[in-house]
Amino acid sequence: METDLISVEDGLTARQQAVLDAVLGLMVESGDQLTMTAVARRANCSKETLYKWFGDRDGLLKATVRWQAARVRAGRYDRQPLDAALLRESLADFAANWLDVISSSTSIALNRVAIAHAGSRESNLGGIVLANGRFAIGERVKPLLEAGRKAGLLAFDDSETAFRTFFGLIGRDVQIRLLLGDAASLRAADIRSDAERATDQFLALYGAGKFNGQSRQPA
Amino acid sequence: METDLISVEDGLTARQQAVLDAVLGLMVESGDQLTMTAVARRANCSKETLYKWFGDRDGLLKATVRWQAARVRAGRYDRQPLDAALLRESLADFAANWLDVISSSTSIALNRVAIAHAGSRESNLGGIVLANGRFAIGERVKPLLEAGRKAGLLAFDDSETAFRTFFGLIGRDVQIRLLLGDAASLRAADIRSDAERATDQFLALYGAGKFNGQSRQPA
DNA sequence: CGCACGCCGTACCGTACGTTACGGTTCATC
DNA sequence: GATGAACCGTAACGTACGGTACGGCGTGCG
Repeated sequence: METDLISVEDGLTARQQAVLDAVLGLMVESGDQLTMTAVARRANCSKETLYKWFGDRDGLLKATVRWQAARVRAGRYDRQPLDAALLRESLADFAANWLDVISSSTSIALNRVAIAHAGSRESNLGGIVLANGRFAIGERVKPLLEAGRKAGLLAFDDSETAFRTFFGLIGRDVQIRLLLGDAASLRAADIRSDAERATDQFLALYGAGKFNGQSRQPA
Repeated sequence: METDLISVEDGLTARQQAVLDAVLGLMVESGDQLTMTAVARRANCSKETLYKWFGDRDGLLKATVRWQAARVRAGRYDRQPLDAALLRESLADFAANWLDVISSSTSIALNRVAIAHAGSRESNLGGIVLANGRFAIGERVKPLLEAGRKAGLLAFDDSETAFRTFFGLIGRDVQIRLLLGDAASLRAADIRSDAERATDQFLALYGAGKFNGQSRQPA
């Protein structure tokens, strides 16, 4: 008897979390061979237990997505007080972190499953991934952008539009290529330089004249 | 007896093309219920014929991807002679066309199938989609970028890097959101304005000083 | 100790689907 | 009109997998 009954924030016991980690491992390795039998074997538990804990296959997938999302919680980026250097550093940190996430094998596998799901069943896996991925990070970065605007460092009308541009400058074609199986591996150094390039480009577009001096947001 | 035996460029008879269109239709509507029986019923053909023509299910999917790719062939964008206005127009046209493609239900369904495939089997569907999608358009736009550079309108070291930035400015988070089932419908007017915004931003980053006057490529 | 509970391992059931096989029909050719 | 090829519609087969049932085992509790 261990501390198995102590539930963590998600209401999951350690044993249940281990099961979800087994699901993630199978997703990364096998891809589609994510069968209930395989999960049970990998997690050393019985299928009966899987169904008791998670209801059905979809419930297991949902719990897995949420479990992974809870783990990836990255830090906030709205440090104060803000100056130009700190803003640039915060943006670049975020960009590097985001590239790290989307190029991780776990994220790729999870997004593949969610996308495959989105095309058919309506058990909104894709919505959960979006809410915990793209939208969650947007809400975490916007305060930073708005703080930058308040400090006179950035100029934009709509923080959502500005963020989406930053998002595009960071990700470019990386995510779709990885999802489609392109072996475009990103090394750590690549991630850092890509993040800084995206940040420089973003500041060139939305910086309020205190960065490169001549950059402005185009009409 | 019709012109059924006349093969088009792909070596597909009209009847076979009709079958592949049925596959596309099923992909868009049903998503995962893309069963051989459903295809046969939809196309009014027998399963025996499907297997004779396409070998197996994977062969049918591959043929479908290639058939759709052959249909989407967009025009080239390297018009000559090139001046600033024509370059901007060409870039915006390409951007609008690309947004049109990635937001079409056919493209979404096809990419979902290819991504689901990429996670498991190795019958490189994802590679085919990438080669005919992302990489094909890259090769078609690069001549335009290089012509722009030659004309002194653009400044960049590597056309691939410049194109990837343009790609990111155009697509931003649109494709991943659509793939994950977000109901972010793009209206035609949105596409046009988004394409022009992306073009303006790209020219602000890579334009050689003849557009907004003060824009430069950041370090 | 005995009992109940939770869980493991496995066998089992029903169904869906990829694939094959086959009888019947159309149609071009001789 | 006979023949053979191509093809349609459907039945049949084998397998994989989601979901359920059951026997056995360890453990906390009366």
